[in-house]
Amino acid sequence: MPTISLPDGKQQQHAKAVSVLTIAEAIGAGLARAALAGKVNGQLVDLSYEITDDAEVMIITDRDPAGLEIIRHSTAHLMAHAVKRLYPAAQVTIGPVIDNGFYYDFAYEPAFIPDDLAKIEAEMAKLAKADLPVQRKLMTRAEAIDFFRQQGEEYKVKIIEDIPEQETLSFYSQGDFTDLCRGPHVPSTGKLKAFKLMKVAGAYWRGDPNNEMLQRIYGTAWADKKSLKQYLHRLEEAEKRDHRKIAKAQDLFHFQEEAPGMAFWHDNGWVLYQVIQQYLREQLRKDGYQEVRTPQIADKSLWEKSGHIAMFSEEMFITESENHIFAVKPMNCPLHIQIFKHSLRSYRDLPLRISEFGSCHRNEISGALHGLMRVRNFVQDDAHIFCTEDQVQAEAAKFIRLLQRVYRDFGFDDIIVKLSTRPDKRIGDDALWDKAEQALAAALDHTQLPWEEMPGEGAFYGPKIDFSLRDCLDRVWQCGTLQLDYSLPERLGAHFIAENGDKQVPVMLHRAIFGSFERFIGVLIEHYGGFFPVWLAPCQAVIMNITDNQADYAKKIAEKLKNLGVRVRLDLRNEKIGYKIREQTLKRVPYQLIIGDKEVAAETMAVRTQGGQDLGAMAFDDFYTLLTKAIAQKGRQGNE
RNA sequence: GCCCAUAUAGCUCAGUAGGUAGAGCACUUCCUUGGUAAGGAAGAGGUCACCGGUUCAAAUCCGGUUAUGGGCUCCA
Repeated sequence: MPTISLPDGKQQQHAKAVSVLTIAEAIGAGLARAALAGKVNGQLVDLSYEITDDAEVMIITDRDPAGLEIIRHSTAHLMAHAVKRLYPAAQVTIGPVIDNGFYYDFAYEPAFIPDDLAKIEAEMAKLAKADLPVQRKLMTRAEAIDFFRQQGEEYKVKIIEDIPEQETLSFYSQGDFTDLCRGPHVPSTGKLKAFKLMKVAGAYWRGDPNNEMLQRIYGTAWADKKSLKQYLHRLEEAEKRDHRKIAKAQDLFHFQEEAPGMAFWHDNGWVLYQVIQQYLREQLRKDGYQEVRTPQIADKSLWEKSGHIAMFSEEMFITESENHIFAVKPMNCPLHIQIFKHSLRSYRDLPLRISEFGSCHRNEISGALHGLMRVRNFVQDDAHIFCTEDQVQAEAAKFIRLLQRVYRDFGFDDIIVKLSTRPDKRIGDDALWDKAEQALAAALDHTQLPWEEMPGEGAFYGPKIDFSLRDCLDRVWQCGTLQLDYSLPERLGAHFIAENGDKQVPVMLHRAIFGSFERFIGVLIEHYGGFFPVWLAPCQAVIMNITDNQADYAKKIAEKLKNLGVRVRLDLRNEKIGYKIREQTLKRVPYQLIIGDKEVAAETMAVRTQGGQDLGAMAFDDFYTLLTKAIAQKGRQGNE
């Protein structure tokens, strides 16, 4: 006679004639209608789970994150069921839950086409409407292998064979479809009410490119239709912010066939780029960095010494001239070491911080290219700090402070920090690794930033910290990095004279804040959705006249602003003011200065903000003060 | 690199039984000089991504190449 403790604190004595009691029975029909699954003593189970002893029982509904996950998982099964009915030749493989939905991989020739998705979705709706009960059962390994082999499901057989012997194998059946699954699942398909198939894509069996390519169908699933609709709306909003779309609308840059993965920066985009670069240049100078410029290509032998040819020869662009083989630089580190080595260095020179806006080329595989986010030519905001082991912690802390300041200026307050520690394959003894990891951890602890450790994820030459940004759509972008390197300076023969007169090898810190300008600008465009804060806006103010009568006055104002360093444009076209306002608003110009006869007479200008606010007539100096204040604010308060 | 899809005017897109191309916006000219998100008219603009094949005839069908998009894999 089990005692059931329900979440409301009530205890129920169940005297049941039979020896077992399912959750559904325990909680009663009323609660069971809302329940998707249960939790018995903290463990997620199906509603059909049999309680045999005293237990803490909770029900999981669709309001519970765990409930949503169950819905998604069950929807994946529903899709597999529908696919098997429509395409019996397709073999099922795996179908996990992912953010916002699920996918399921099928082995199927020919491939699914986008039109198939609608058919499958319709079939899923039919199966959901039929409200088929979902039943769990156990099979022995031999039974299971036999069962799936009979159905021609070779992939399931392989999966079962890889499950450790001691684990029990559970199966879920709905109608004529049975799948291997740990569960739990919804009690019946009728619980699945809001789903949509999103796209079909290829994916390797077990994620290994040497294996065959399977057909993956992605879907999204939610507790109710409203949530589904909201999610689809969010996707639309994200699509509007796509940096490639905004780049076209605002004439920032373009790509073309002759230079895949390499941006052609247009005037507007290049202004944005230069503003950001100039800003960072000042920040670095203030923080004690020197700026250098190193060659675009260097003899292959240098890259052999550094080890890059051995690791990345496939991804390097090679060029040849007069019997020399050159590699276009994929990174700047070996070249910065040449600058370090060019003078005899003393411990007094350390820490030596060498920075470069280094243009690098990497021949990324074609399928990896993605707008500005993944390119073949990019400029790193790269710097290398040469220092002693004792200086590592202070330098790391100094860098993290700088990085926080910079991110804040761009409106990013949520920074995700991960410390990657020693991997299995590594160089250097453990004492060195202890010291290095502790130095980075200590530096992190000095900031207010929360951080997470990623054991085993470090580079073979040292531990590293990765910094990611969360943008206004909650997407995470890895940008900054700080890597400790005990290997390269030695490989390339860098040394300094220590206090005691000994030659010593410096430690090198590789570090970047943006990562690459291209990627960072891509993130910025999407973060701001094209509504740049005034300090970044390619055009900060546009002056427009109402009739030709005010053209000369407008030109005078423009000249005055230009001389003060304001990025200003004139729109003197013979168009109605409403038309010009619409056009400049769509171009996201922060300030529109409208000049009519009244303004000429009073020596003012009517100021309208990008957001449509009419600030009324202002004297030149008042507008200039307003503008300077807005520029000084940078991205800290956004501009939306 | 792999799977699927896509490629038509500067941009967004029509062109669905093969018969040498259309719209809106933008652009040019003219009319209009209008006060806070689109005034009107006319004009110009395309080797339909590229190469090859089938056909009397290809934007359209077939093959290949390149690029782009969505994934997979990769990212010093």
